[in-house]
Amino acid sequence: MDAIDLALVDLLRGNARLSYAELARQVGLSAPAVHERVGKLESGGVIRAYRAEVEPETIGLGVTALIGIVEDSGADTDDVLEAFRGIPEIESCYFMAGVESFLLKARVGTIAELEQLIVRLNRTPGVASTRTSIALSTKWENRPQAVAPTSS
Amino acid sequence: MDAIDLALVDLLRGNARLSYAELARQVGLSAPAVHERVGKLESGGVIRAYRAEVEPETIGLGVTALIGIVEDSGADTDDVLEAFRGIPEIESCYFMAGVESFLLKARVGTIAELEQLIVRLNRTPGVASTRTSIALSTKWENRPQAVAPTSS
DNA sequence: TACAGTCCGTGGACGCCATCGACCTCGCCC
DNA sequence: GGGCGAGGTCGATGGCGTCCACGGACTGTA
Repeated sequence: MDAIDLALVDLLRGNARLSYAELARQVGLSAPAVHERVGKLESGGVIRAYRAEVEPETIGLGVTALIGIVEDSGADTDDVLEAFRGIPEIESCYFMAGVESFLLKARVGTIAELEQLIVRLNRTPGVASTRTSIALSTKWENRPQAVAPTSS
Repeated sequence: MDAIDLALVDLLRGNARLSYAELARQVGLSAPAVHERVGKLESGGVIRAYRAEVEPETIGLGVTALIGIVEDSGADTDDVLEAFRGIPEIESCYFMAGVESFLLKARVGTIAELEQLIVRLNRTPGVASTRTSIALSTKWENRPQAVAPTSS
């Protein structure tokens, strides 16, 4: 994990569809060398996936909510987690310090669907209560912060 | 925006580095047709970007925090937003309903850096108070939910 | 019905890219 | 000094991206 690896990671966080040839030009190596480095970053768990980032409204997911979860005393956290994992609307799941054990980011199409989701969460065994905040708008999301020492 | 477009979006959310030829095979069109469709999805604002998803710990960003922001009465929300935009540690920024106008997701390397960030936020003009919760672990993040009617 | 225009696709062509293997160079250890 | 491994370059080849010309389906008009 040297400076070139960091530069590759930055480049791919900015545009995951860059060709190996283009990456090679940017970092000053040959394409096969870049190919090998990126392969190692993938298999070494540094790069988890390549994803297209989509404007949620355009695919019918216009409602974003952040939901705090308080667990029952004596709830099995792993079971709760597994239940959450089975709910596709939950895009992100953080295990938190504080009264609320989890913070979920969920995305649905309508307020009615959000209501159904909240009901479902409250019925989940191990969940004592939920606290939902609606995002009126997303200013930005998952902006990558540069990590390489500024690629010249 | 028909079923084929949705299938393409789903495929690219799952793996942004799929070749046009592979996409074409999956949706049953020719590569040039897919190329054109994806181009329109990009220029039409449906696909915003292609990003490599990185394990944050591996690039020295092991601390994740969610920070609620209460604005001063009379604060200029746009100015506050602009100030936030200039802070690279803030990866996501939601404008919320409720007492806290903003919810920020920030990522830093150490608790000391988080402290500095919180101080900086509290000093930002227009910010009345902040409330920080630390994520002990990220169970998952930005999991794409399928939107196409299950690609066969 | 006939016709023209538009949209959206296909197939072919061509140059670039991904990827493999052979080889080279450097640093390290015995 | 000599062997070895990591990590690079170079060259070849097959597949891919991308441009272009062409063709069928649908629509509105006479």
